[in-house]
Amino acid sequence: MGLNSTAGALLGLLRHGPVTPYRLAALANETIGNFWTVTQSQVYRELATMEAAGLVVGGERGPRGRRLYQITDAGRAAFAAWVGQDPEPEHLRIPLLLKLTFLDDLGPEGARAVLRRHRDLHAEKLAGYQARERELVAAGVPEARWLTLRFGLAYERAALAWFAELPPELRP
Amino acid sequence: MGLNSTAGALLGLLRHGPVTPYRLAALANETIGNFWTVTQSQVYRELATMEAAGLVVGGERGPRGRRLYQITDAGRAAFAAWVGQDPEPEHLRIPLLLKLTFLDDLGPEGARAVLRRHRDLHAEKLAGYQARERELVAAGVPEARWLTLRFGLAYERAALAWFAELPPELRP
DNA sequence: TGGAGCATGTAATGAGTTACATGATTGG
DNA sequence: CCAATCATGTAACTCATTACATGCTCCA
Repeated sequence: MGLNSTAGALLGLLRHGPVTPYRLAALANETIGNFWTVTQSQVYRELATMEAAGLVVGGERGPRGRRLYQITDAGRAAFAAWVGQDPEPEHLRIPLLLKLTFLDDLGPEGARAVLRRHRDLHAEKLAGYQARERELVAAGVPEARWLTLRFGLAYERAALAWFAELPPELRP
Repeated sequence: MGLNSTAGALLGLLRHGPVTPYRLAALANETIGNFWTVTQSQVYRELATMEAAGLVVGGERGPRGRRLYQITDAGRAAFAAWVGQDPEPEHLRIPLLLKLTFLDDLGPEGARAVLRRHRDLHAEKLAGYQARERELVAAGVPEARWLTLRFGLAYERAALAWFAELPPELRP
């Protein structure tokens, strides 16, 4: 019963108690949103298929048709199996690089413009991560808890360094 | 007529002459495969919809039902528009980080094992990029031509550095 | 007290992957 | 000349995003 990554993550988030789909989606975005996108619809779908597979159970419909979902023992087992497995290979999909490939068609000014926009986005992202980092440091949270954040930091720093080292005629 | 990135890239590859879908898919993987996955089926589909939109035309069926596709003027225009636009935001999806989030469930040995596997994959990828880099340097290809490769190098180096700086109890 | 905005769910569409079928080539 | 392999295309399926509908809440 090979869980897909999204399903695995949802189970992970369900371990600590029952949640409604809507809230689960929000939670997912807060916790793993920086490196894994999950939309509401996906949550509904995955919960439905997982319920069919007996990995979660949904309670009665409440106020707005709302249901609380809860992980089952089978769900915990599936989660454990998923988390223990090798992570599936990561395929980067980086739209910037894609366009860059065709950069000759863009002319230097066009290229610079596109690059500048992107660099700014990366800078923003980095700033966000750094803010979060400061919070965690201040709160004395142990390093082991922000490994993912550190990855994000490393990634954004590498990206910015790459922008900084562009050949002069392209550098924004 | 907002092209999606895959379609845009395919048009880009078609600019220099007609190609058959199969070959186009292969070509895409060679050129942009490191940061953009394209499967054969996608190529067929995108070509079909682009043909319907008048961006490409397919010739007569040859030997094995094979058709040569060719970019049209409208196609060139659409390509130019696409390439000039801001790149769509990149959403990273990094399975490793996803699992890492739930690392507490894994125990230190399990965690180390998963991490080691992944580090090795990154090391391989880096080695591949470096080999390619040496080729390009040897061939005297100007830097502006390997911007994407440099991004890949930067990314893999950052990833490896991150592995190296894991807290001792997790370091593989 | 009514309407602005948030919470919640469903439907429709688009994108990506896997599995499969079959026609050509070619080295043994 | 035939079996292994490559080339080529199609179909089925899974996953992801967008658009939409409607029910609550709460404060101007």
